[in-house]
Amino acid sequence: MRLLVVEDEPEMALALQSALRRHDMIADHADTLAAAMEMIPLGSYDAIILDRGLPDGDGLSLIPRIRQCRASIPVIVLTARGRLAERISGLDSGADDYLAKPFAFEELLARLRAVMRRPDHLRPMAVKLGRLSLDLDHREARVENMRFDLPRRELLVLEALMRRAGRMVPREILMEAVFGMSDEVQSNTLDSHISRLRRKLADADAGVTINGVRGVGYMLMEQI
Amino acid sequence: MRLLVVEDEPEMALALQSALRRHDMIADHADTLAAAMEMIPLGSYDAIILDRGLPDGDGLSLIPRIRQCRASIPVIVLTARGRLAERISGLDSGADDYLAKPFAFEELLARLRAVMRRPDHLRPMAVKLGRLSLDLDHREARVENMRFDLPRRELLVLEALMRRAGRMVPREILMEAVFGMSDEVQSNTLDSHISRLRRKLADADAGVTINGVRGVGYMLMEQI
DNA sequence: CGAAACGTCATGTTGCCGCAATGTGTCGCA
DNA sequence: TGCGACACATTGCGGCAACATGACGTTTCG
Repeated sequence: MRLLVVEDEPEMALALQSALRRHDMIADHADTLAAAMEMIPLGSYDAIILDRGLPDGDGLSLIPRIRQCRASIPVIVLTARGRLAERISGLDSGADDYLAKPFAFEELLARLRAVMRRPDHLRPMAVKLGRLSLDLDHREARVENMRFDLPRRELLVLEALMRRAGRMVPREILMEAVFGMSDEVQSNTLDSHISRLRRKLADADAGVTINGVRGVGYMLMEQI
Repeated sequence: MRLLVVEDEPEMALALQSALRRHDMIADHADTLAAAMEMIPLGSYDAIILDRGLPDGDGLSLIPRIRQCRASIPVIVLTARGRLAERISGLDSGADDYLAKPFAFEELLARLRAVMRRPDHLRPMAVKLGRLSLDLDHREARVENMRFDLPRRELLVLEALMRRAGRMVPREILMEAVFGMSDEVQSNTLDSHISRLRRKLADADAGVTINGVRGVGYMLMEQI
């Protein structure tokens, strides 16, 4: 799961990033509208968390521009301006949800989950392949009914692969899903994770295999 | 715009219906879970407004059943049970939004608009010819529903040919599509790829042929 | 402070890709 | 019609880049 947090207050941004990260999501950060507009076409985000009061304008003005380049990214507006009229104008600007500060982080999470379940994203809540199942809401993998715990990065790899189970996932896409664009990784780190994940899947007898296609990427398949 | 209001209190239901009608929407009404379940498959609703405390159970239990028959109807839960934990569990049950009573009708409208604003998800561009199809987004070919893996260069050849299926593709164009204009290839490398590709297409019984025309180029045709 | 996780390096392995050698059909020309 | 030139077809092979995997040092987190 890959998010963009558009927020100018460093503390708030950092708090959000680390909290989201603790829930196994990758959150990039932009502190101005301009920065956000550059990052959105590049990273393929699953959702955007948007503040209103930004140094170079109202966050709401970003929404139409987002819709222009990628129509279906969910946007959650997260702001101190929580009066009724502001909520309404926010939603009418194209936001998918509107949450007023102060807020409970748990509610933000729930609204994120809700917003990403939307049909635009045709995202099933749980995927199953072979003996392996992955609950995308609770970020928890299972083999049959046994818990199958994974470190953060490996879980991100598995998630990206399972979301397109049975289809090729280009290496580039995987890289973006596992590492944000902030961290640039130059070496074969992804290969390491794939390797480790392969071993664990085999040890747990998960009934799935990761096939690599040279020059393209990886694919998760049911074992034969 | 066609809505279903699931709500047991007659006054509230009536108020909603008339208010929605004043905004040019059609709102049907169900006062029990059972009634709602009958109506949903029949009327093709654009959204559902759902109360929780219903005579025959919690409205939330309706959501999974809705998702079963028509996955993509937006559901807004509208209820007096507005505590944080309840909001979270509501959203996690699959609701698209959660609004606590008392509420401003204007906000319900805004949230309805937000939830129904759904840009038609444009399918990844795909080309099909014979039994062969090619997903240009994911750079992935299929014969019927079997994956049809190809090395990078061969896939590039196939892509260039399928984009112009049924038409002649001059050799020069192919060269440029397969090797950039940067790389100069001096020998009959393209012919190699064409040859290998032909064999694979035949082996997979893809229902297409590559015809070569002397002095011009190649053309991809449906097999006779 | 210890353990798990992560990124990097080094080494072994695979298989694509470009090349060239050879085969096959087509066309021009006498 | 016969012959040779040419364009394309096919196949084997070697170089090399991409991938696989295990080891190691650093970082992160409880």
